[in-house]
Amino acid sequence: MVWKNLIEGLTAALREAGAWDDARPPRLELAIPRESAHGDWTTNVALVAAKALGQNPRALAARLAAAFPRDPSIFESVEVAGPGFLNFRYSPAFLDQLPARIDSEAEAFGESRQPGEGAVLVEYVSANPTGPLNVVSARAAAVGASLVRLLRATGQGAEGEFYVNDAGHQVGLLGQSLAARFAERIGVPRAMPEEGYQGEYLRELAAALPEAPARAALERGDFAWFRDQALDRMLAWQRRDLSDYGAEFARWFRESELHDSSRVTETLAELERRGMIYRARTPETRSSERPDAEEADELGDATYLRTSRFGDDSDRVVMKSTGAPTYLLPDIAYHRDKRARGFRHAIDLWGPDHHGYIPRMKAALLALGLEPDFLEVLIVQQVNLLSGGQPVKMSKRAGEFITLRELMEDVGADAAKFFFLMRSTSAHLDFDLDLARRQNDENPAYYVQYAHARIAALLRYAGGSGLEPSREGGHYDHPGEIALLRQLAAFPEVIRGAAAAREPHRVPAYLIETAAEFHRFYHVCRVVGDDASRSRLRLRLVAATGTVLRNGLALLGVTAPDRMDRTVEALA
RNA sequence: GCGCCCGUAGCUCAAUUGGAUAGAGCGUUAGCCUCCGGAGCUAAAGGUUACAGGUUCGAUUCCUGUCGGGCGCACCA
Repeated sequence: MVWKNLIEGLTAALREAGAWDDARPPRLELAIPRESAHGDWTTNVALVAAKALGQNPRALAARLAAAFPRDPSIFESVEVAGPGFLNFRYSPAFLDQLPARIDSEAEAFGESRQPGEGAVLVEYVSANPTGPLNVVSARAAAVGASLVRLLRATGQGAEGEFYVNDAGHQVGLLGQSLAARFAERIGVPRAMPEEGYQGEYLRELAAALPEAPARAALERGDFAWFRDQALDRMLAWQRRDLSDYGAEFARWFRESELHDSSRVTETLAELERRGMIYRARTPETRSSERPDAEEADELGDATYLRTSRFGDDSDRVVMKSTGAPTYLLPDIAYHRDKRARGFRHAIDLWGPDHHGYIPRMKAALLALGLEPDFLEVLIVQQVNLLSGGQPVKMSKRAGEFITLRELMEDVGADAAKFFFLMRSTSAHLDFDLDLARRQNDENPAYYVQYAHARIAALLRYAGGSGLEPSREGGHYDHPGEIALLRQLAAFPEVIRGAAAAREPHRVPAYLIETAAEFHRFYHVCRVVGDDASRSRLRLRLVAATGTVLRNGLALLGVTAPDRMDRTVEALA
């Protein structure tokens, strides 16, 4: 409502001031200023438009302020400040009715309907089904699930999906590794493959295999049987862990499905039709000086895709000289399938070791004729686990790593998610296990949850005295009330911005600020007091704050408890 | 060698896509509970935003270079 009012009002004012060009409309940037002295909303449009028009920015700003159609139920003032900013300030009437609005919108408060790109498919985690999920997957799961919720909250159709790499070399190796572990169990000599998976979890799995069928499979060298056993078990684990963690996927998409339904070969055929394929021993284009041409002499022709035409460094092999597809081809087929299913936009969350893969994937999709902005890749940067100030080493091969499950049992799902989502996704993250483990004031997750629990306790206490939040409304005039109201009013814009920028970390930052604002209010404004009508008015504001905290935490997948027990540590 | 991410307070990180006086938490120091949950609040100290240039009304943000850290550069997935 505020957003729409601002956009429409500014557009009208710009037209009236002659600063609007239909061919090149000025970009309207609206923001909530850092400093409350700069109002509740601000725009630099006068600065930007004045430059294009060759006018004095302050003079243009003044004309815009005068021409802005004022709605006293929303804004009481529009001021020109600094070099030409326009600062808008909410009217008391707007703030007074805000808690009632939050109450009536309830869990929908904060949502908006932004013009979007249509249905969005968010692919995240997509870890190989060769072992337990690790902390990087835990981070990706928190981010991906939150992103889906954020997109939905801004009116975009969004779904989460997990791509299961259940075809190819890695899972074959997994089957062989399991066979080796089973052989070990029954005392038959059989070596673990060189690159095999050493983790203890395969011993456990081998111990759980039904003996007779497993013996039979081992005797006839049926590694596919072991592979399927391992795959089923791994997927079940991953599914359960992610579900317990609160990351929901609309679909688990299996790579094997692409092969079985010949969508992989169809994709290759289409690329060939488009003239994007050739066969050779070495790529026609190669910018690097790697001397691998000699090695290629021993091989037959490989099948190349002309990704270099679309910004990639070099053309890429899609079919090896052996006739087997590389990883790239089914991946192209997968993204083609996403588009064919009607998604207008795909957001992929990848690990840091895959960033070099982005140009070739985008190039491949262009070669296929997809829209240039169809694929958007977000890199979820690595997580350094710290314990006792020392990095915790992780090695998948050696099978020693902190799993998602261990993390949940150790620090709790809420704290883990909050920690992951507090940080910008693209930045490396030092995860201090000792800190996250602590259930006290050093832990920001508890700070926000505590504010919510305190609100619930306050409402319970008031209810015990027969006091309920006011229904008829009233006027707020205490500075503590005003500050809290302004903070609550910002919530929809925070969600909008976080979704648009794909930056979930703005939400925890906002929630920490909101919790702090509430605690300040609580200290300067006695809620339950002698004046019943004032008490009920403040209870209304308290309840609205609770709703905002609850909605914000829900976007993160973090619970909003009505009670929190004091821990021994916290009391000490 | 080439490419990507990053470098902000003692530590971990923000800074609303180029905005106004760079902010939080932790840690440190000094205060605040007869009263709604002290897992809280108030205040102080802490900065040449790695460094050097450039672009403009304005740069932590964009460009160039240097230094430092991480990760990639396969007929692996």
